[in-house]
Amino acid sequence: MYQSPVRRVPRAGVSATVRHGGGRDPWRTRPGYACAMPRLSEYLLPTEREPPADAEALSHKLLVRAGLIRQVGSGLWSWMPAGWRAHQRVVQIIREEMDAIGGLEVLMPILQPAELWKRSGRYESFGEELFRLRDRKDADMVLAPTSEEAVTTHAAALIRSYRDLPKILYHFQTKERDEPRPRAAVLRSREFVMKDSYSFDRDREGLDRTYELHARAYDRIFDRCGLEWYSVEADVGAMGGFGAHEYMAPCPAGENDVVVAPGYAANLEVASAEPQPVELPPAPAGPQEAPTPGLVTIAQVAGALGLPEGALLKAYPVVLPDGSLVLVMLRGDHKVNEIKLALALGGPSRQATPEEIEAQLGPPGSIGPVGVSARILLDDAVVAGAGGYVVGANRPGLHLSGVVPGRDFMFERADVRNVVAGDTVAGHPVRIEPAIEVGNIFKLGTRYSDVLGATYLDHAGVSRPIWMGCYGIGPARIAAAAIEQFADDRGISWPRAIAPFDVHLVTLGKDGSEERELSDRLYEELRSAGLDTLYDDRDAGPGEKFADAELLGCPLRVTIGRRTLQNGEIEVQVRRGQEARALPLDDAAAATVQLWRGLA
RNA sequence: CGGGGUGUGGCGCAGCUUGGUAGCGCGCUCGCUUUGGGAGCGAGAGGUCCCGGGUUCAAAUCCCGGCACCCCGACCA
Repeated sequence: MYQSPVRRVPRAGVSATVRHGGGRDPWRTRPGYACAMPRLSEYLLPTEREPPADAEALSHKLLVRAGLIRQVGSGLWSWMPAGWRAHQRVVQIIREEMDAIGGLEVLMPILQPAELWKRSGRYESFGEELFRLRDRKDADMVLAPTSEEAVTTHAAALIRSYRDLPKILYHFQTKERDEPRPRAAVLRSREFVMKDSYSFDRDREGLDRTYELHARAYDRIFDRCGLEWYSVEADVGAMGGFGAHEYMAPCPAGENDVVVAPGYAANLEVASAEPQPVELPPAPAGPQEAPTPGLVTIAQVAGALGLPEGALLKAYPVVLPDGSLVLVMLRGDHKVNEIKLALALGGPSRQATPEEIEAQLGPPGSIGPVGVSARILLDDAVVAGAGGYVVGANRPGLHLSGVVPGRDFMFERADVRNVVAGDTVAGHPVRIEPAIEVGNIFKLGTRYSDVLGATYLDHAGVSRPIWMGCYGIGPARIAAAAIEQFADDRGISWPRAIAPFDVHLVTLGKDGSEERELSDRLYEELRSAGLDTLYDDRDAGPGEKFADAELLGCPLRVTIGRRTLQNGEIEVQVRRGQEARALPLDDAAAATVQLWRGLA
């Protein structure tokens, strides 16, 4: 008699465990899997015909419709059984590759004393995103959004000698971040599982090597997960650091803009490219006044003067912390990149208020660089000497034409603009596409070891700070990205490696029929052959079963019905592309395995 | 934080303008039929209409105050 998964649950102290397991824990035969023999009639796969009304992103709609996740609150999601299987398959791939580079898996707590975070300075700097709470003794606590503080504290206590280095520690742990705006289900949630690893090295060179080890492990992880991905240069962020890469999975729901050209990929935040040329009118001997009554936008002025927007210079006044004003000038068709600007200015700045602009320059809408005393930062895309630009005259309703940088105003140079599509890198035009950040690697240096006292003694007995790196991956984002990248109008199409099941076996026979009997037997054979199989043995119509199978998106669908059985065959459909083929009933399991092995 | 929107059965929605027995489709339960693309017939179950207060003989509906959730933007180690 068939034993349901529920009845097979081994419980501590229950003799049935021994009877069924024969002294061997049946749950260990398939690591990471909680249910070894799912029959859909006894499973929990809450599929929906329609997506939630408020879902926008494709992965959000499909994750819910396919019965993989359910919402608990804003940015808070539960994984349903099949969804968790896919998630755990990603986790297992990551685990194997981390172990392969010598990573040591640990587990650190989510709940942490605020004291640690006060020592690192992040109790303040992390801001509103850090969940804070108090314990019963009224001590300040935090829910950890990441684990640098905890792991560095351990390193400080446990690593004493250069002989203890290098080390890589990692864990899969729930992260808590009070996101200002959770989005698109698991793409940006307030609580999520992350693999974060931390490396400890003797010096900068050691960190470089460990960083490279991670980079190669990450390459393998995303390849094995079947994603379309690339790594990009990234902003090192406010916390400083010595280098960073982000791993991006391009897809429409992505929140990042990536600049891509042959041999080049970078986050728009840091990308640089050759600007597209703009034809400038010849410059007269000096600036000429151009009346522009009522015209305040670039588009209005360019339109009225019959010039391309790139022949105008846009003025972007900012104020530094010391209160001084800097006038950033860039082409009218370009936009300021705040991150590059901060880099050029050596720190943060803010946009000048209309009052500040009015007081120091002129009426907002027609401000410019000619005759002003403020420091001027000129974007690299602006050329000097090829012709005259149009700029604001710092007087209402008036612009100046024929303005030549260097002749009519002095400036400092910097690259402070956003790349736009069509700019070139090494002669190739770039495109800009949205992508999900599925992982990142970051050279921390000694930022945390310094403040948390993580040092070691070198050969000479000299105390030195440990060099650290940190490396993150979000398994849920990988799953969501895979859905985004490969779904079609019928539903999900999982990459083979991370599908919740290898095979979705659909029987069309009623209980007691010959088809059903053969299906039961094939189910056992598929499982014996090593394929994780979901068996749709429900008492439902064929249309419903096919629709659910295509929605769930397992790589192979095996159908047993009277039609093909008459010819001694079963039908196997490859989910991606929906190509169907007939396999002889004899040895069908082996043939299915063969087919499965050839899939992406 | 700024802007926009939505809360009515498990899901999708109508009803609200003009107050008067809470409805529709899907799903669910039972029976019969059906079984290669979300099947048919019949009989049922299931709702503090987000919460609190107010107006009124009477509030899903009108008024006041909250809360929750979504989308766009800002933000995002």
